[in-house]
Amino acid sequence: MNITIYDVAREANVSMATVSRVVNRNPNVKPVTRKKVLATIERLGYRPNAVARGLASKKTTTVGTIIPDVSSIFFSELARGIEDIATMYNYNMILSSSDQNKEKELQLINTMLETQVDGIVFMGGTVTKEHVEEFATSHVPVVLAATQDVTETIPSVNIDYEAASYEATMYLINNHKGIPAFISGRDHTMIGDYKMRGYKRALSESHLDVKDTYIVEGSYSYDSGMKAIKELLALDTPPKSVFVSSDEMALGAIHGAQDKGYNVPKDIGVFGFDNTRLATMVRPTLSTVVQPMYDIGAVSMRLLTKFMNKEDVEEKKVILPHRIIERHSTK
Amino acid sequence: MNITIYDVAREANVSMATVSRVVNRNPNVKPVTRKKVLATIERLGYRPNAVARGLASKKTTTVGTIIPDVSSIFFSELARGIEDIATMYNYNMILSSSDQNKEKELQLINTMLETQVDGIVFMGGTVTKEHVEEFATSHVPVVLAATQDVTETIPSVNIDYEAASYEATMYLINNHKGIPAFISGRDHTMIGDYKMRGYKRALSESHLDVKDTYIVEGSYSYDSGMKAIKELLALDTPPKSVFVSSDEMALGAIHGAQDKGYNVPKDIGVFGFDNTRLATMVRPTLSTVVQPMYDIGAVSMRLLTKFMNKEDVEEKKVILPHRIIERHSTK
DNA sequence: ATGAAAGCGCTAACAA
DNA sequence: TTGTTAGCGCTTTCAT
Repeated sequence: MNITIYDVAREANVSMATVSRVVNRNPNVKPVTRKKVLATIERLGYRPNAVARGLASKKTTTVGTIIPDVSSIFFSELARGIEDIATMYNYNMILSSSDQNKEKELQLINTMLETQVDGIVFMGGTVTKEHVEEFATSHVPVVLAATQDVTETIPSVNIDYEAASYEATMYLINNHKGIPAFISGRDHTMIGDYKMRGYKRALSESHLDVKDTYIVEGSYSYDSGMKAIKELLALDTPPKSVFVSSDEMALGAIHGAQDKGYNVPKDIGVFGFDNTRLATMVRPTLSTVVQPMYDIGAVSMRLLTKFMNKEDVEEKKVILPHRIIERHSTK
Repeated sequence: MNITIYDVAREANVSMATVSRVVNRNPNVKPVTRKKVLATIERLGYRPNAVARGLASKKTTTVGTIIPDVSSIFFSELARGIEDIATMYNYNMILSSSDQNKEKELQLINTMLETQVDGIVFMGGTVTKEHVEEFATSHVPVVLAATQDVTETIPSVNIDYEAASYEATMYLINNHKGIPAFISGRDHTMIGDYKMRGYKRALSESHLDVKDTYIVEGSYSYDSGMKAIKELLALDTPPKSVFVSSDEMALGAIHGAQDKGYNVPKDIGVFGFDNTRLATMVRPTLSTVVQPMYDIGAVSMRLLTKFMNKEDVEEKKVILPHRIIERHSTK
């Protein structure tokens, strides 16, 4: 079979404990011995078995991350942030897509717990009591990335979605005529709610009416953005601007409007959300809310490492700064 | 601590072997006993420890996948294909980004081997002898996805890049005036070579000269596509069409041309490669080579499961079909 | 159909 | 500084 710590010990004339020490960089080894051991490790091509180590030490140095969809432009950027920090701290990462399906999410949590991951970063629509209960069946720390938790008990990293949406809508109100429309995500998630709330607050503070026909539901996809804008433009008095809750839908909205012969931003201003790479890959370039996705991932993972090390954490709910960026799809 | 198989055995008045049998769906258990065991598993909330199982059985049911960059639109689509099939066959997936950095790739392979993964799906620029040697230090099967291997020894799933490029270039030759230009990837990978070869073959078979100034190197990024097209358009006799080796660069090329006042496709036709979602998220929509990314991932993983099960595999190098799709950026 | 017992390869006291 | 020795929680013969 494979070379084990035993083989190395025998060949180097030391005990397995000593080999274990040098592999784990324990300082209590005489330099000469260390050298000898290292040499025979090299010679035999010994590779420590992480599974055995995991069983003995009760630590696997792997973290689980649950993501709605790896192939999503938005979430994969988050995943990269998580991964980079995980790598930095020498953790492996098990990655699974949930499609925001609750059953699947629960199932994945369970599987990851079986795998004895040392921690979990969770991204999803909303975390419910059931999620929390599932998490609680084990004692591994969990951090939510760009995800809200109805129980408000789990550490998380987010931006202030309500404020961001408020600012974006305000921008539209100040730079375009009339009442801005809103293309929401189809999901009835907390984040979706916050965005809606920010939109409505901006209107009401500006003494503008919330018109039901100006609020249309998309599904975060390009096509749904296109469909939504067409509905809006077919109205008797179409809006002069629209706040769209994701960049991808915003691109759909821009192209949908253009396909109908409208000029963006002259006839209709479009404001996105996220600032994914798509925002600059469209003409006109997209004004949008900057959500620091990579950072959210990175900070989440960093936070998780602290929990895994049982360090004290001052703030369990971190809110990262956001800002709006003005490009050419508005004004 | 946690509930172990011992606890269940004791509570159910059976041996741990029996518990193990019911957990593993071994048929040699009397229905009554099974029921009893299942009940106490439920009651105690027992969750099998996958690490212990892995140590005892020498199988972890996890596969490693190495990807250049999770946040890449192209590769993350592949990853989703891999993941879906992995899930279907009950494998976990460890995912790591390599940035196409050889040292990092070698390092990741090593780490994954330590983790005792049952198999590896590798995506990257080119697989060298060193990669192969590293793979060989263990006996886990490896499959390359959308990746070429200089030693031609490792199972892989690809499309015929040379033929695809040939066809795309031919299309340009037949539908646009003059000699098509070519924006390549910066990488000197085998796939890059194949694309170049296909491009050149199309020209030579059409009795057209290969002009050095018409071949410019990009880096697969949007910006590099933009930069490249500007170089091309600044030539004394700019090309009337350009074949671009990735969709993302092609978008950059389209916008770069448009920003300079050129009309796509009238003044210059643009042909992409990959058919990522971007291809329809641009105006004019992008004519491109359809590379079935999800399928490449899925087939790779399926192939890997066969190797892991030690099934016989007829064809170790699978070539998936490709096609070109005509949209509005050409003709 | 069920149980006993020997590992799997390593870590982590504890001893020396 | 080094070695001895229990486990870690499970699978897997081998008996019964």
